[in-house]
Amino acid sequence: MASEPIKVLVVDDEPNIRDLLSTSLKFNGYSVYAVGNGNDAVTAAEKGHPDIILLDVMLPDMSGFAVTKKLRSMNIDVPVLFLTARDETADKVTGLTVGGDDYLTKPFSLDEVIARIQAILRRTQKVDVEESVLEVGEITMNEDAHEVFVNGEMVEFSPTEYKLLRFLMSNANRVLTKAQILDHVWEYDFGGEMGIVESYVSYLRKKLDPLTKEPVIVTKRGVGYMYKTPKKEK
Amino acid sequence: MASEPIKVLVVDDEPNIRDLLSTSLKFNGYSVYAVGNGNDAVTAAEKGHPDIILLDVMLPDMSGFAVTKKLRSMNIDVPVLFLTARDETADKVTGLTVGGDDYLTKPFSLDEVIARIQAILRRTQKVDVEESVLEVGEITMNEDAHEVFVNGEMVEFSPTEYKLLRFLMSNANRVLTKAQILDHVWEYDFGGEMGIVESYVSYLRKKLDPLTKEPVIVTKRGVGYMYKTPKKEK
DNA sequence: GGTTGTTCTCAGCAAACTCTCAGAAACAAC
DNA sequence: GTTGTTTCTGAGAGTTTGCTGAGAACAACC
Repeated sequence: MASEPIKVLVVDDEPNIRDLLSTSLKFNGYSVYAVGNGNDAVTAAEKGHPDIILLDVMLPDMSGFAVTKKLRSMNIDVPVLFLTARDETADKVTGLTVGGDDYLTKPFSLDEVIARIQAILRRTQKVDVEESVLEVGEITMNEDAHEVFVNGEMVEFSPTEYKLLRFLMSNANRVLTKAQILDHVWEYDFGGEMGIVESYVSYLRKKLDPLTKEPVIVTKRGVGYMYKTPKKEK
Repeated sequence: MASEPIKVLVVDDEPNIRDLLSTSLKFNGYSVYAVGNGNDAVTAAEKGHPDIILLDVMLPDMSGFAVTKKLRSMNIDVPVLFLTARDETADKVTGLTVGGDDYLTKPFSLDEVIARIQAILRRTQKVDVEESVLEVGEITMNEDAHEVFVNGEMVEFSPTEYKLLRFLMSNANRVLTKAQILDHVWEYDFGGEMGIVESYVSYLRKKLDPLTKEPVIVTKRGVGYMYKTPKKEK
């Protein structure tokens, strides 16, 4: 958390997405610069020396791939996290995610964006990022391997369960409202009710509680949920 | 507590709510500026550089969301506490709590508003605010975890009990009338009698007194109640 | 193309919570 | 003491909130 903040360049033509990403990234301690088209992206990358670029594949003036090609040809060697619509995916993107790049399909969850950025930065080792292992209380989560161990025993989780647990763990001992959880764990255009959070908390508990001494996820009635670690005596 | 006062921009089209919030916030040491529509809000935010905005979602000219979008696009990065009616919530929650923002459903209690504002400012670290731990006498209240410890032992409270205790503790050694308590702890449109304060004081005492040396909540007959700490000789 | 896993909704149940009321208790004034 | 007022508290009705199993819709994987 010390030193210079990590610089992210956000490139997307939809102002909503741009603002959403900017806000979320800034709140997570990144320094953000956002533009709306390919040309500006190239200029900004050249002058701003970002540590990573969040790049929409569909831009008004040129494709995201063209942007990266141009950058590579200019010898600017910054990792890219592509943002694609669901249907543009697989065929076009594969093969282009060389050199530590990665891609994410819209709509994504904000928590997932942060996780991917950190994964990329970790791999490219351009900047110092948090550990890839999240160890809180009785649970250890290996972000690289996507594996969770509860008191040494491995437990399988569905993608959503995993994201929810990660969000709870990274905010251990702080109550999170269902609205906060919804905003961070679910995709940004999710239109459903908050009851789904209850469901997934229930799923997590069913898997976790048999393996822990005390329940790890506690309900704060009328407020939200909290991942709780046994208090440290000091 | 020293230095500049924290600046709050209040945006609500109902004059009653506006006055209620303004008065209450000013009394709590904030510097307040209040407007009644979205356009004025954007202008005020631009020129006034508030530390936080209290923003009604339903405004005559534009929605509260539109206001934040506009602000974000202008690169004005101020945290927002949204005010929503109870029925607007569920469907439209997504995207609300992204950058450390939060939301509160109407009708709210004034004490809750203050608590939420402080929580947001604490998280966004824009300004120096009190600790998230309120320690008075034998009782410690952790606002992040919503947990209360009495002489080291954790005690569970219902939401209303919790708010009442928080109000009493943050006004320790000062008598509060039942009317004051009602105004701060209960929702602003509460229509009931003051007998409910007696009931809840009774609930608190039942939980607290077995764990404290002396009763912590004392009755000032004909006046009100007071949270009392053993006086420190000096 | 069927099997499996996952996401999400819903509805019934259980528990917790809010608020009211009324009798008991405490207190103050005379 | 007696009386009237204020406060305390247990009981209970009605509401809200959270939990969970069942199942429909969808996607992923052989």
